[in-house]
Amino acid sequence: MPPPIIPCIRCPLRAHAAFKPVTAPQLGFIQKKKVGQSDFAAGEAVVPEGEVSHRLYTLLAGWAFRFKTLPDGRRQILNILLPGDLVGLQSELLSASPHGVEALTPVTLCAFQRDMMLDVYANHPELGLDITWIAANEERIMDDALLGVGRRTAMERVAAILVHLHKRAANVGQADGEGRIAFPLTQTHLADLLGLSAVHVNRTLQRLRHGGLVRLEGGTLAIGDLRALRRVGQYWEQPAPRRPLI
Amino acid sequence: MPPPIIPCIRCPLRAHAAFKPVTAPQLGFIQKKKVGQSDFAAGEAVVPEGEVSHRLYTLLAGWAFRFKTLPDGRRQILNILLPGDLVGLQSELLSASPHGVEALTPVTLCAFQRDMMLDVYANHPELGLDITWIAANEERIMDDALLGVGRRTAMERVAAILVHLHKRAANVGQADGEGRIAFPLTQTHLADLLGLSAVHVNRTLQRLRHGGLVRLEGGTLAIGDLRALRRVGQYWEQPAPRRPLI
DNA sequence: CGCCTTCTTGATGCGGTTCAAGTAAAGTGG
DNA sequence: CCACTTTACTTGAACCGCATCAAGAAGGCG
Repeated sequence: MPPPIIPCIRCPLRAHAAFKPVTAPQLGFIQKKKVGQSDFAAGEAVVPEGEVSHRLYTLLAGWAFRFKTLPDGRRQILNILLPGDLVGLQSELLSASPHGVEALTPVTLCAFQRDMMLDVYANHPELGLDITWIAANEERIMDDALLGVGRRTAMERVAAILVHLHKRAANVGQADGEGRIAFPLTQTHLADLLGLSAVHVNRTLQRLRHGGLVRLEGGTLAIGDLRALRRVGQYWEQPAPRRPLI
Repeated sequence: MPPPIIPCIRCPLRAHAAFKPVTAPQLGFIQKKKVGQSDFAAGEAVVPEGEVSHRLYTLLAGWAFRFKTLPDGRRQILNILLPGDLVGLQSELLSASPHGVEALTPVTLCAFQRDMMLDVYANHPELGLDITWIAANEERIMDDALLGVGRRTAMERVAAILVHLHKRAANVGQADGEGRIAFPLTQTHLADLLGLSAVHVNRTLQRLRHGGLVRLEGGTLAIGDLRALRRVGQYWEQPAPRRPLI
C-alpha cells in the first residue's frame, strides 16, 4: 500500500529550519499545483536515461542520483539528490532529458502539474526567483564536483564528498543524535560519482577509516574528525543559506 | 576610447538566428534595465575569484571563462563563456561568488541593473522562464563536462571539447566561410578545462592533427573531419534549440 | 541452502604527470 | 633596430597514481 498523499500544509520537510518560509498564498498555490505523489523502490529508474519526461518533481523522502552513461557503459554520477531537491527542471525546460535519475533508497516524489512554470512566474514571481535560485545553487554544486574530479587527488575527492554529503544530509534533518546519517551509496556509486574505480575507492576509504577520520559501515556514515577531513579534502564550503522549497 | 554603447534594439547578437525572438515590449524592458557596458582586456579578471559581485551581465562580444582554484593553486576551468552567455547569475542569487571569471580575448559585457530579477519575473514572466532556461542549459553543459572529466580518456576529452566549442562558436556566427573559428585558448587553458596536464594536451592535440582530424594553429581552429572527431570523442550532442538572449 | 551483491586484497601495468630543456614567436624598452 | 624578457609550444625521460584483472570473504535474501 502506497503511503498516503501528504498535503503541502503538513509537509514534514517544510518544517525544517533549513528551508525558507513561504507565505500562505504561496503555499496554497504550490498545493494547487501538486498533482500527486510517486514512489519508487531502491534501484528503480525514476527517469530512464534518454527518456523525455516533462514532469517536475520535488524529492520528498529518500535519496536518488542523476547520471549519464557513455555508449560503452562507463557511467558518471552527476549529483546526489536529497530530500527537498528539485528533480526534472532540465527535462521540463530543455526538450531532451539529458540524464537519468535513479533511486538509491525507497523514494517518494511530489509531482507537479506539467507546464506549471509559466504559471509560477506570472502569479508568484518570488517563487519564480526561488526556482532560479535552486537552479543556480545546483550549478554551484556541479562546479565543486568538476573541480574535484578535474583537479583533486583520489584521497581529496573521497574526503570532500563525505563532508559534503554529510553536511547536506544533516541540513535536512537526516542526522541522529550522534551525528550519524544513513548512507545508501555503495563504493561503486562513490566511484562513479568521483571518477575513480571502485577498487581504489575501497582502498582510499580504508585509509580514512584507519586514520579515524570517518566511520562508514553498514550503510551508516559518521564523521570522526571533521577538521582533519576538511583538511585532507581541501574542502571549505561556504555556509548554506536557508533555501527555498518548491 | 571605449566602443560606443549599443542600444538593445541594434544589438548585433540578437540578429542571429540562434536566438529566440523577443517581443517589442520585452525588448523595451531589457533596454530599460541595461545600465551600461563594461570592457575588459584579454587576461583581465571580469569577476575576481571569491569576490562578491551582485551584477548581472550578458557577454556581448569576446570569449571568457569561469574557473575555481584550490588553495595550492590547482585551477579548474568550469566553462567557456561565448557571446550571448549570461554572466553572474550565481553571484546575483547566491550570496557568495563561488568562482572567478576571466577574459580570454578583449571582451564587452552589457551590465544590467542590480536586483533586476524580481522585476523581470513580475513584469515579464516569459523572460523569467527564459532565464531559468538559460540556467538549466548551463547545467546541462556542466553535466557533459563532468562526464568527460570523470569518465573519458584524454583523447576523447580533447576531441569532444573541440567539437563542442566549434559548434557553440559557429552557432553565434563566429565561423568564417571555411568553417574556421578564432580559438583563443592556450593549451594550458585546455588542460585546466579538461583536468589534464598541458604536456599531455599537447601530445594529444598532435595526434589529432597528424590524423588530419583538426587544424589548430595560430589561434585558429578548423575541424578537418567532423564525423571522425565525434567518433573519437564519443560525443553526440543533442541539436541546440533557439535559445533566449537576455 | 544457494545465489547475488558488496566489499576486500594482491599483482600487474598503463595513462597520464612531472621534471627538464629547448625552440619559436611576440612583445618591450633602450 | 636590436638585446632582453615573456609566453606558448614542443620533446624526451622517468616515475607514480590509479585502473584493471582476478579471486576470495562476507553478508543479505528468496
